[in-house]
Amino acid sequence: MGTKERREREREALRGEILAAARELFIREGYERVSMRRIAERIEYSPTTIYLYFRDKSEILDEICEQTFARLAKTLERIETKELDPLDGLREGCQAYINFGLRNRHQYRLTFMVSSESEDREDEPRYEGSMGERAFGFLERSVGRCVEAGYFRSLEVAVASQVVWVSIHGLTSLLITLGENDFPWVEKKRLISETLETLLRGLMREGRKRNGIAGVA
Amino acid sequence: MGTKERREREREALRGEILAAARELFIREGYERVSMRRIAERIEYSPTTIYLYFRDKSEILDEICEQTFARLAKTLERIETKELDPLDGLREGCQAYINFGLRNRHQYRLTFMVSSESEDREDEPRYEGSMGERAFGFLERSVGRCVEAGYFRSLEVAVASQVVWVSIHGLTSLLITLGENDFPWVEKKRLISETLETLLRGLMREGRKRNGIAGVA
DNA sequence: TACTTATAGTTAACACTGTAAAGTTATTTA
DNA sequence: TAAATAACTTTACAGTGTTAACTATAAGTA
Repeated sequence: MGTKERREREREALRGEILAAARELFIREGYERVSMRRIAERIEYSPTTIYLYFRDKSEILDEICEQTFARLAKTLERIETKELDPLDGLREGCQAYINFGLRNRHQYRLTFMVSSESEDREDEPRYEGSMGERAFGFLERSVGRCVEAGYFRSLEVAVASQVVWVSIHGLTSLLITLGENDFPWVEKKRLISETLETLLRGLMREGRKRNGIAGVA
Repeated sequence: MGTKERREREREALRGEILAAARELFIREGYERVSMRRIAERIEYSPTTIYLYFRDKSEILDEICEQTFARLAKTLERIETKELDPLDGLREGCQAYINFGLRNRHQYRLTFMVSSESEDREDEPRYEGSMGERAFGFLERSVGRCVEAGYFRSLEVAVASQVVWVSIHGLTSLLITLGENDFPWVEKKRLISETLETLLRGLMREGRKRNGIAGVA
C-alpha cells in the first residue's frame, strides 16, 4: 500500500532535479538567458513536463531564491549565536550580507534588483514569511541591540534598520552591476570597509566612535 | 545642391522619432516589455527599418539613457552654480539624485541596475566621456569641497565619493525595486532624510554634527 | 483476469521575440 | 536614358514561454 508514498517521493525527486538543474543554469548564466527548453534538456525530459511541477518559469526562480536566502538567513543567525558585542555583531552581519551578495550575484540580482517577475499573484503576500523577512529580522534585532547598548543615537529601530539595509544593498548591488570596466572603482576591500565604517559612525552617538576596525585616516 | 543636407536632416529626424517613440514606451512599460515591432508600429515604419538607424535594440536604450543622464548631470551642475555651503550643496545634490531616480525609474534601472545588455563591444569604453561620468564628477567635486572646508574627516575623495554614491544608490534602487507590497517600508521621506543624515554624519569630523536638517531624535 | 480510471509524460502548435538577407521602389548621378 | 545609390519592406530564421490535445503506463476495481 506504500505505492502512493513512493509516487509522492518520485514526484518530489523530479521536482528537486528540475530545481537543481535550473539553479545551476541560472547561477551560471542568469535567469533571462536560460530557457525552459534548456532546463528540460538538462534533466532529459520534454520542456512541458516542467509545467506539471511549476506554474511557470518565474515560480522556479522564486523557489530557488527562497532556498538561497534561507542560506543567508542561516549565516546571519549563526553570527547572532556568537553573542558578540552588538556593534561587532552588526558589522559582521553586514560583511556577511555583502559577501553573500557578491558570491551569489545572479540570485542576489534576481531577488533584490528586479521587481519580482512573477505577475502579481494577488493572493499570498511576497514578504511575510519569506526568507527575506528572516534575514531582515536579523538586522532589526542587531540594530536594536546597538540602540539598547547605547552605541547608537536613539533612532527608531525600524528606520535605522532600513537605513542600514539600503546602504549595504547599494554597495552590494553596484559592485554586482558595474564591473571594473564600467566604472573606476577604488579597491574593493577598502570601499567595503569604509562604507561600513561610515554607516556605523553615522548611526552612533557623539563621542562613541573608537570602535573602528580599519580607520583609514 | 542642398539635397544632401536635406537627406541628412530627414535621416536625423526619423532617428529622433525612433528615439522618442522608444523612450516613451520604455519609460511607460520597461525595456524588456517593449518589442521592436511595437516601436516600429508607433512610428509607422516596418520593424527592420529601425536597424538602419540603430545597431540593435540595446543601442536605442543606451542612447536614451545617455540623454536622460545628461538631464541629471545638468540638474546637478545647476546646484553647483549656487555655490552653497559645501555640506548643503552635497546634501541637495544627493536629494536631487534620489528624486531623479524615483521619477525616472525605468531609465534608472536600466542604467544602474542591469549590467549593460549591450554585448561588450570591445571598443569604446562605456564610462569615460559618458553622462554618468559627468554626474559622478559632481559628486567628487562636492565631496572634495566638504573635505577642504573641514567638514569631513580627511578621507580620500575618491573613496568618500564612492561611499556616498553606493549609499544613495542603494536607497534609490531599493525603493524602485520593492514596492509597498513587497516590503514594509517606513515613511519614504523619513527614510530618505535619515539615510542622508546618517551618511553625512558618518563622513564628518567629530564635533561637527550640528548641521542636521531633520534631527529625528 | 479484464476493464476503467487516474497519472505522467510527450507532441504539436500558438503567438510572440530580435534580427539577417533578399527584394522592391524611388531618387540621384553619369 | 541607364546605372548607381539610398531608403524601406517582405520574407524568413531560430529562438522564446506556454497551452491544448494526445499517448502510454501504472493502479484500482468488477
